[in-house]
Amino acid sequence: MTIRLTNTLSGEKEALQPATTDRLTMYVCGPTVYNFAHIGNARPAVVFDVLYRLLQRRYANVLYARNFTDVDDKINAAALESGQPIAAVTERFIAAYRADMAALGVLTPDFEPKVTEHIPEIIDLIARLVSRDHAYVAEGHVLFHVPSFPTYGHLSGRDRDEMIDGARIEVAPYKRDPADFVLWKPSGSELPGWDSPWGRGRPGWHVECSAMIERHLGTSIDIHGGGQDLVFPHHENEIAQGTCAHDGELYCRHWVHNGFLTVEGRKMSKSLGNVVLVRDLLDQAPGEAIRLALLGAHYRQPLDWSGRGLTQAKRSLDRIYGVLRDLADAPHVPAVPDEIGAVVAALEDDLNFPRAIAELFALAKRARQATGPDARGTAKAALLEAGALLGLLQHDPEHWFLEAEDVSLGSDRIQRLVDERWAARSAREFATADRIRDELTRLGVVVRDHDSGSTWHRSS
RNA sequence: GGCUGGGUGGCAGAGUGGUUAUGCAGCGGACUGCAACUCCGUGUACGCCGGUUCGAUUCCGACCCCAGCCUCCA
Repeated sequence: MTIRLTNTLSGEKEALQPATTDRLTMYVCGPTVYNFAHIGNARPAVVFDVLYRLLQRRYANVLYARNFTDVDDKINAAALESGQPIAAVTERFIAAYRADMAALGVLTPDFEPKVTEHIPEIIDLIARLVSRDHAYVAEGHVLFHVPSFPTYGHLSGRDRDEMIDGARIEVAPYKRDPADFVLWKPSGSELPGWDSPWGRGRPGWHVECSAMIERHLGTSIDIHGGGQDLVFPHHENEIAQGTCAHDGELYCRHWVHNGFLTVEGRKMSKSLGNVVLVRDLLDQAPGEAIRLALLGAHYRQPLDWSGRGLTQAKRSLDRIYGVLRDLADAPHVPAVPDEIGAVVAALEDDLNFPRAIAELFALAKRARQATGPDARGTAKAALLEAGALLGLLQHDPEHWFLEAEDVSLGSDRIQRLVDERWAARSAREFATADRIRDELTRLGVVVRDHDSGSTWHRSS
């Protein structure tokens, strides 16, 4: 009944309690748009998409914002390398990100703010921090003074005294404290920059999120999400600057972080050359199979991405879509809430994806065994409703089996072979029928006979 | 070195102080012209060592491994 989520602040599962009963605000850190989305970018998008769907079931008014970071030195470098204007680079990758996420069944958030469209808000936030002595100006930079916020380190469980300051990076000489971080930094004429009270420059890497949250969701939000790697320093810094800019008001009630993703057991990185792009994956498997594979592990657990896992996910979906295809003629009835209770309960218990999916399979099994129009209709409705909660099973079953189609072999030709085989089989010319089936098997097509004809689908 | 989170059956992956996770794969059977699909059946799995307990995979402690963060990576 109550949604429980692990709050990184306490390390424990806590009942979700929004500040106001009918309204819920959620912010998730989005991508820096200097490249195509990789599978690691897709994980939080999918994780928080399921949370978004669950929240929408329960709260009348859910406000979900996910940003695009379109000011960044990596973007500048990418633009320089490609010889394109910066805006062209960011627009291109924003469009690609949206397309990729849509293919994974990720709903569009209510807000998708961009840093470049919130410069005045950012400057305003920084100015407040300076005026309250939480930030200072030094050599054209504006820095947040970490010692001015005593609870710094709570989220990540770090003790300032135990951290070896500057152990791996040289501390800039103008910093009053080694932990101080940049809110604003100067831009030369060749870099993107905006006029500010501190000269022409651009925002630092943490302040944008706080400014965009304030603008779209308010000074205190219910849920803030992102990848585990953002806990420190990004979210720690957000809490510091956000809390100080709002006179100590609670910045965020629940911090939710998804676990990291490895590829074939190793960290995904450019240097290892194992970065898996979503767009490349979409050439190999339907987006829905990728989504199911991402939901295969609990969101807080590390997830190892492998071709094997993807194949398994696709086969699982083959099964369930097969059930739905068999239920194509079942009557349309509204879903009974109780029928999907187990799926909802699993998700409400700290987004237990594996358990929710196990319950989805249980629904599929029941649907498969249902007899009679009423039972079949109800079972089908439950399966679809539960699927919708997870962002799965929303395609037409026939479409699912055609989606993985190989362009080199059109479905027309396959259908012709299947028809020929059925004709031969009906005439009891089994040798011919088997020869055609062998041919189809070789082409990666599985035929299934029914009383009135054959259906087929691509094998994995 | 500090902080996180892990090590579960062939693989993936939940969960629990004593009773079936689930999926994929495998095996046996039913069905089928033969298959596929489906159905039925089928697996004494919980890193290592101690401790608590009537009983531990589940709690406590040590140990060994693995991954991540402490570097503008989701």
